[in-house]
Amino acid sequence: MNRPGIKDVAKLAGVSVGTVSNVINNVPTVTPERIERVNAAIAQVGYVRNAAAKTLRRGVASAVGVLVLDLNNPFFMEAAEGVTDCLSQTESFMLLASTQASVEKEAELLTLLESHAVRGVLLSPAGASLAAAEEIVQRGTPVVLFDSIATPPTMSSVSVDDASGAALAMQHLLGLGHRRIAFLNGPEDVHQSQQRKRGVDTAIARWSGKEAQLITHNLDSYTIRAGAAGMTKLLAEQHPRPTAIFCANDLIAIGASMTAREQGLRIPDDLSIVGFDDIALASQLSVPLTTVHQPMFQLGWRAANLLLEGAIVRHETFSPELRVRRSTAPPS
Amino acid sequence: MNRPGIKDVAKLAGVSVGTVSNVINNVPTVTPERIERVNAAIAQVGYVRNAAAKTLRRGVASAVGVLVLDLNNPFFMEAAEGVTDCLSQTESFMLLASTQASVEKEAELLTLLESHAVRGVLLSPAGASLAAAEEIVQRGTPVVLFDSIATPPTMSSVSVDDASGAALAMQHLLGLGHRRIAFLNGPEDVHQSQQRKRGVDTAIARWSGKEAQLITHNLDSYTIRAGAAGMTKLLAEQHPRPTAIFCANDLIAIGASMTAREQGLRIPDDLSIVGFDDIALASQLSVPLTTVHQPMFQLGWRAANLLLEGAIVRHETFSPELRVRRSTAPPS
DNA sequence: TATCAGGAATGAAACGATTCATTCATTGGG
DNA sequence: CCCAATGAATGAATCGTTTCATTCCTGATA
Repeated sequence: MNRPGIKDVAKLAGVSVGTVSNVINNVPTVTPERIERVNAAIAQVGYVRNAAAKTLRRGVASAVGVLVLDLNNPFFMEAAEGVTDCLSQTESFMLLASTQASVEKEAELLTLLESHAVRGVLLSPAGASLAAAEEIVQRGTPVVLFDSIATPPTMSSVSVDDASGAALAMQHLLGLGHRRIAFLNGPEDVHQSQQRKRGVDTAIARWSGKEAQLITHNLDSYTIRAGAAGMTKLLAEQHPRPTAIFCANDLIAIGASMTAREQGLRIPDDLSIVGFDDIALASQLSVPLTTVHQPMFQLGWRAANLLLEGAIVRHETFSPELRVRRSTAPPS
Repeated sequence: MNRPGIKDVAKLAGVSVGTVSNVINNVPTVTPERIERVNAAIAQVGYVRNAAAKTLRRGVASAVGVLVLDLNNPFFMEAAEGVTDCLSQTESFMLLASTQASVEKEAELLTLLESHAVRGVLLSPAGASLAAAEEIVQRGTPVVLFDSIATPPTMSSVSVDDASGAALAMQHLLGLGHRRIAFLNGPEDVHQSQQRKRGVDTAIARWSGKEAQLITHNLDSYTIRAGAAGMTKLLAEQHPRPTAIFCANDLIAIGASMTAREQGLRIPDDLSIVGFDDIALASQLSVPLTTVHQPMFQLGWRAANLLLEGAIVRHETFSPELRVRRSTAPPS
């Protein structure tokens, strides 16, 4: 008899195990006198409820899985805070893990979460295919997509309108007079990248009359490092170099501006830069970053809420907003 | 019969449940022919192992809990990546949650983790008291302290030498000629704050001869917001204002420099600023931040490693390094 | 051929909380 | 005074896996 269990508590309190269980679960039919007796016993033996046993019997755990691409991306962490906030009103809690943008790791973690019988999963998909997610949905674990949409819709989703956000950014640059613009996009097979590319293309297309030139690069991740590398490549390959750069997220923008500055370029004088997300630091950079704002906390909150709400498949879309700061100016 | 279990697999494969279990757990005594047969059956029925049942029987889960003060602090997220990296070599995984620097939430989460029979907990304590942690250690769940030390030592720990790091920073400022220095520290009851304060004090004391003046403010969190607020207060209350500020972490430094700039102060001309941590963004700020570097990834990695290693209580200390950048200069 | 050793396979018991059909106690009405 | 009705408490069965003592096989040896 290692750790005290419900039986030990019951014996000490002189009640049945059923009663102890009822006390633990706040079942309202228990006499106040007994509640007190049981609680005293619990405190005395140092009882801690065995979550595994509970989950086994109940069939479902009180956890919600959250799978993000990168723990170091403030976008996801802001959202995670939103999730936590929503969950804190229930007795659920968050299981947070990073897929490191790897499809295999994502599949692995999804199985792990499924095996733990989580109430559901909030997923920011690593690749184009939702096969792994579809599978666990089929088997009964609900999934809410984060910043992505399933077609056909077998799972709920929350997202911002990436395309229109990207279009906003491009319109801004085009409006300032830029005609040679680079787009440092994220990995090609990520949903967000595709949507943002769409938005960029429509913005360019709509600008019809005056010929605007677009150079698109797909980076291998949404990180500062990738942004820096992308910028290096851009400066080496493109002559004349672009006068403005739209980055698929703020971290890429930070990396890009870092490299640009190292190469002696001045922002925004020599080069305008626009980001995406509006992470807290965007306004603190050497030059406060013009960027497309996403309501990250809310996004996470609603995603969790949709999961808790249950069965209905629903899609919630938030509208992004352009935050013009100092990293953009007309071309010199 | 809802979800297929081990029995269903056994029936289909024509073997016993014990054999299926052995296959799942890679017990080497199983015939290759049977392994294949079982795996085929597993794939066919879409079997997913029930982690709750496993944990119930085994008595311990294959998860490691990680409790940090703030998900939005890159310091912890870098460390979390280190933890994940270390854990990925075993079949363990990380359960990451934020205490939001609240002692109550910390206690709550510790109990939650204990109830889930985690292999152990990596804890960055929210307050001065380790009572809650001690309790679960007593009951058999190992805890490794993250950036903090228990006295008497009932749990292992990893940390950097906060005091000497802080001393490094102060020496730097004093060496530059600053004589009126403010210290924007974190919450008073957090271990790191206390240690960094110690370092600051010894540095000042050692500077004996010339009278150096120190103004210390304890903020209520290690965040950008708190840093900004602290700076506002500092500028309002202190006349003449300090010529240099040492911040207990980079986020505070970012917040402080943000406010300073809003008030028309130039960094480092009017005000020198030093941070602590050296998060990735420190070098990307409007003025690259002079800061005390901590090996965050390694810190997390070693913490996880100590936990996996088991019983021995051990303390590992890393040495911080000063990274001089552009946010510091002699007073004008 | 009979026996034995050793490895491989078996399946019942156990893990600890929850559930729910049953039992027990109490109260009020006829 | 008995019965019914209501509410509280009980405890055996259950969830799905792992464990391990036992059984089964196979091939080698005497």
